[in-house]
Amino acid sequence: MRSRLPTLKIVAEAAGVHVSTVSRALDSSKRHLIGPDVLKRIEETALRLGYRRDMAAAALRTHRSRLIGVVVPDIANPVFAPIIAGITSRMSDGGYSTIVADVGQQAGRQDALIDELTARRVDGLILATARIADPGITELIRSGMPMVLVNRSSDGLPVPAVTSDDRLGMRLIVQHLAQLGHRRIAHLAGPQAISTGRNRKDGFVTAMQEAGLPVLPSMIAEATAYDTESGEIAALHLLQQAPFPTAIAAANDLLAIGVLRTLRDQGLSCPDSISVTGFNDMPLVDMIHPPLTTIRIKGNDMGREAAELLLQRIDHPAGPFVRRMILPELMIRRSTLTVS
Amino acid sequence: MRSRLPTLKIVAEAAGVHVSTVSRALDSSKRHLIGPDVLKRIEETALRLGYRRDMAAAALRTHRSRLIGVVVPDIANPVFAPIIAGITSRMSDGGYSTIVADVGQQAGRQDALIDELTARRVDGLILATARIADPGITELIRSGMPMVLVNRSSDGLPVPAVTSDDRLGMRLIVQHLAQLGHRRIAHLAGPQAISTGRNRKDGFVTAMQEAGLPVLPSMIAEATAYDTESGEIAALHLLQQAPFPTAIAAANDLLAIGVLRTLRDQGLSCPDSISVTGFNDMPLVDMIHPPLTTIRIKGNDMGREAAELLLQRIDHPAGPFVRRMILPELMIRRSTLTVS
DNA sequence: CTGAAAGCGCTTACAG
DNA sequence: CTGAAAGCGCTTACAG
Repeated sequence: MRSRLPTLKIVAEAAGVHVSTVSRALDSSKRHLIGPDVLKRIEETALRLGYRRDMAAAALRTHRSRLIGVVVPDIANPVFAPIIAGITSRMSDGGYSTIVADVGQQAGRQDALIDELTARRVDGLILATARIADPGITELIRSGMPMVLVNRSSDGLPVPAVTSDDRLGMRLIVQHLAQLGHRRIAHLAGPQAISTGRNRKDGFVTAMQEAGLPVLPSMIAEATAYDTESGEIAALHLLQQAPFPTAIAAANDLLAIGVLRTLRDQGLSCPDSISVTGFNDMPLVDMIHPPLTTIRIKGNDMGREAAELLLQRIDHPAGPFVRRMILPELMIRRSTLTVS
Repeated sequence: MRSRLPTLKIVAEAAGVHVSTVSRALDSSKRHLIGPDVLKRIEETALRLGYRRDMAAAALRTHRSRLIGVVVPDIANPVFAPIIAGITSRMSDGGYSTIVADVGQQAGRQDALIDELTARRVDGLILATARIADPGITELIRSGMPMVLVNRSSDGLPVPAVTSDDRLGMRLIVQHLAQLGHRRIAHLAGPQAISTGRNRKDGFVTAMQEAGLPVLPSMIAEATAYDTESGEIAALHLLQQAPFPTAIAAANDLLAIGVLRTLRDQGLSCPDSISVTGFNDMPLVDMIHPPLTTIRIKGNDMGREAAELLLQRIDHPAGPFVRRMILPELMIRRSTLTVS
């Protein structure tokens, strides 16, 4: 049987004072109100009895749960793990606990998850699941829930967001390829309903134009999801086009791996016949064959920053809406080569 | 400003009934007590006002938070993501929310995290951080907290655990290598303070003996942590021994990748000069060079099963202590080859 | 079938 | 500096 934890009342009786006095003594911001001898007695008693404040009961009184929720599309996707780690670490330092809600396979679960978090009276929400046009977010904004988007942003909504600078990331890729002498560069775009997909594609087009390179519609394929299967299918499509690309810039590492698979199936080699780049710098992409040139998006920083912004919004709900971008970093490895 | 959510009282007034009636009407296990017309009126009113039950307030009354905590050594380690996904998915189906506490870099944070979870009055705990001899767990058991260990287990403690069958996994590896004709098989063991490290090593020794192969002390090296750096160091040590191994069975994929790096540095090739195996089947190890022969540990199943067991312990705290093992699966890829 | 009341463990405005 | 009281939003044993 579980022995119930001691309450404030138990501690108060043991220390011979009133519960309100114990409550103050154990609250760092009110401790100064208590006389030194009484304070000492209370602290000793609390320690001896193993007292732990019941946060849920405190939340009921104060209307602050010090609990936040983060909704991710797929917790098992290595891209999100560092983001979650960054969030929980920063929130924990700020005295908050984090409930991670994983949408996983059934996309319809998102609403149910947000309901669950609402029932927990979370003080705020971090969403890693935003779509460019997202009615669910509009609704949340109306409810007044403090909220921050991370990794993916939405269009035209008054909501803070922390993302990697996806346009810049893709520009770094294009510049790198152009420098290697590539002119016929194809883009394997991500889902265009998600900001990462759209912004990386935008960045691709812009950077190509800046570099004076042609942007042919036949050189852009769209994957339906960020996974290797979609990458394989889209890559196959790209390879059937004329002119034949000398490089393929994928919107995501998994898509790039799909490209590598297709190349292998077709008897083509990377980087000798064709250069390939990814995006995200997932764990182990430096160990695949060939080690993948990609963009590091610094998920941990992104998570910390999103947590920071959420903390600000919780304390100042009427503050300005900040959109922050984390600088991406080009990781040059062996999947890109001078064009022959 | 945040508009407060409606309470039971608000709904009761709007529906013209007492709060207790609303409470019953909205509880599926008590709904049958309410007359059909009143029930309908309450349901409509609750829906119209957007009522969501405050779980924290309910928890205060019932002493059940329907919240559990899971403590992981490192959320960014791809091994744990599927386990967490399995846990949250099963717990969510059971009406529970999950707080993920990430120990991360500072190992000392573990106690603070458990304090935090205690303050939240979690109904139970799943620990993925157990050490073989773990005084912290002994203490938790004494507190009566329902608890389940996952992935890593502890010795001689009355606590349920769900792990992969690490001994069997390593036996599958050794049998596979033996079948390929290897006789001088080395083991790059994991940390021996953790059950995965110890059991995989045990499994290695046993399987070698079963196969009639020699177990030389010089053929076993211990890594200090499950990361590539430790793998590189231990591999270097192994390669300086005589007789020279024809295969290295690592206790973990990251260690195996460390081995591959060291081999490359030494100008040796895998699988031609030496076969290498991993453990865990992390994402992308099928794409590295060479694709890694390894053991799939089915993290998602492990997580679900751990959640299942925790649910049982919460409902029946005095039930028997079950230890369950998930069957591992040998994934044969190209890092292992017939001995030449 | 429905209501009235007590109480879960806290915090805080109000007194003194 | 400390105490007494009210109340946060629920649930449930007790009445009727």
